[in-house]
Amino acid sequence: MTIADLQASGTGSFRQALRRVPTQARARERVVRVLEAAVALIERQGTDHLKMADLAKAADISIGSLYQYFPDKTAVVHALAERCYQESRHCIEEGLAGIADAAAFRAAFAQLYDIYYAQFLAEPAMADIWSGTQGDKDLRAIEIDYSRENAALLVEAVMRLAPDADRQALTASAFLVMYLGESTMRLAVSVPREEGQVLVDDYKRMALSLLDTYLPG
Amino acid sequence: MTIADLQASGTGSFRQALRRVPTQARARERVVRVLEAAVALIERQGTDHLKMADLAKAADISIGSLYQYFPDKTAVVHALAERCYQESRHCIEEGLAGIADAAAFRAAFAQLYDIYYAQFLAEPAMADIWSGTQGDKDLRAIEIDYSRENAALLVEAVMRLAPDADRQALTASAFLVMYLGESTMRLAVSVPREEGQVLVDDYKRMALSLLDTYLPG
DNA sequence: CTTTAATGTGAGGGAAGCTCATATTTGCCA
DNA sequence: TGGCAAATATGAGCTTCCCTCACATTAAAG
Repeated sequence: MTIADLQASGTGSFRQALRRVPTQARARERVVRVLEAAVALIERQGTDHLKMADLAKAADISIGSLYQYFPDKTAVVHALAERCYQESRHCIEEGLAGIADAAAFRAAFAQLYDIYYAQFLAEPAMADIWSGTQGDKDLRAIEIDYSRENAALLVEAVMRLAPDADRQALTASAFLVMYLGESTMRLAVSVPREEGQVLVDDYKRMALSLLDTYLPG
Repeated sequence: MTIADLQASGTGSFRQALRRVPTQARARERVVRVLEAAVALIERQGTDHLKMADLAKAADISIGSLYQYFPDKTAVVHALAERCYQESRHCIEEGLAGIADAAAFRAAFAQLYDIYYAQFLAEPAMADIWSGTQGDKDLRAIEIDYSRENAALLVEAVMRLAPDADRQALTASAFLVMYLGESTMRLAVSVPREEGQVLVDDYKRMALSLLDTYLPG
C-alpha cells in the first residue's frame, strides 16, 4: 500500500478509513508502520487477539497517535482488508484482460485462481484479515470439521451409485461442495430474497456439474 | 437442542462446551433458557454485540450462574453453532438417504439445498452464529461489495465473448463464482498444501462449468 | 523569531468479560 | 421429619482492553 493509496482511502469511498489524513511525511510514514505492524501481529495471533496497545508498541508510537489516525480497532483491520482487496482486484483485472476466445477464457480463469491461491499462501494474514475467519479460530475449525463430516455422507451416497469412482478425488470434491454450500447459504441470506434463490440455484448447478464427473452415465 | 444433547455435548467430542454438566432439572432448564435467550439477542444485535450481562438478564439468571456452565462467551456461540450443525447434518443425512440412481441423486441434491436455504431463512441467527459473518458486519458488507465488483469484471469478459448472453443471469452467476472463489481460497490455505491445490483445481472446474453455460461453443 | 497548525503523548475513564467468597436450594439418609 | 453434604445461585468487584482528552512537542508560514 502506497502513501497515495492511504490518502485516497481517506477521501475515497472507503468510509472513514482514516480519522485524519496525515499531511506531513513523518505522520504518513507512521501510518504505514502501523499497518505493517498490524499484519505482523495478526499473522502471529489472529485478528481477534490484536490489542491496540500492542499495536502501538509494535509500531513504536503512542496509543494517542494510533487513535489520531484510526477511529477504532476495526478501522485498522478494514484498512488491511482494503489493501488485500486492491491486490486481488488488480490480479483479477490483469487475468481477465485481452481474452480472444472461450478456450483462452478457460485457461485465463484457471490461471487466475492459481495466482490468487499463491497470493493467499504467500501472505497468511490475508485469510485472517479477510472476513472468513474473522474472530474465532476454534469456530473456524469446527466449521471445517463439519464440512468434512458432511462430505463423508456425500461420498457414501455417490459411491453407492458409482462404486468404481476414485474415492480420494471424490472426497476432496465432496469436501469442497459441502463447504461452499455453507458459504452459499450465508451469501444467499445476505442479499434480497429473489436474488438469494437464484444464487442457490446456480450453486446447485455448479456443484452438480462437479459431482456429475463421478456419477455413472 | 434437547437436554440429552446438552449432556452429550458436555462429555462428547465438542471441547468443553459446558464447564459443568448440570444434573438437576432446574439447572438444565436454565442452560436451555440461556441458549434460547442467546439466539434471540443475536438475532437482534449480531454475535459481536452480545453482552454476557444482557444474556444473563434475558435468561433471568445471574452472571455467576451463566459462567457456572459456559466457560466463556465463545462457548455460548459454539454451543449454538453446534446446534445449527446438528440440524443441518440431520437435514443432509435425510436428503441423501435411499437414492436409487444418478437422476434421483441430482434431484435429491437440489432439493437438499432448497431445504437448507429455507432453514437459513427461517432462522436468521443461523448465518450470524455460523462463522461467516462472525464479528464484523461492515467487513462482511465490504466483502460482498468486493465480490460484486469483481463479478462485473467477469461479466464484461464473458460478454465480450458471448454478446448475446443473458446479462442478468450471468451477473448472478459471476457474483457467486467470485464470492465462492474467495471462500475457496480461505479454505485452501486452511488445509495441507497438497490438499489445498486439489481444492483449488476442483473449484476451477466447478466454476468453469457454470460459466461455460454462457460461453459460445 | 513568532505564531499557528499539525502532530504526539499517556494517564485515566468506562465498558465488558470473568472470578470468587458467600448464600441458597436440592437430594439423601436416618 | 430433620439434618447434612453436594449442587447450584448470586453479584460485587477485579481485570483487561478500547478509546478520549487535556496538554506537550514539533513542523510550517510569515
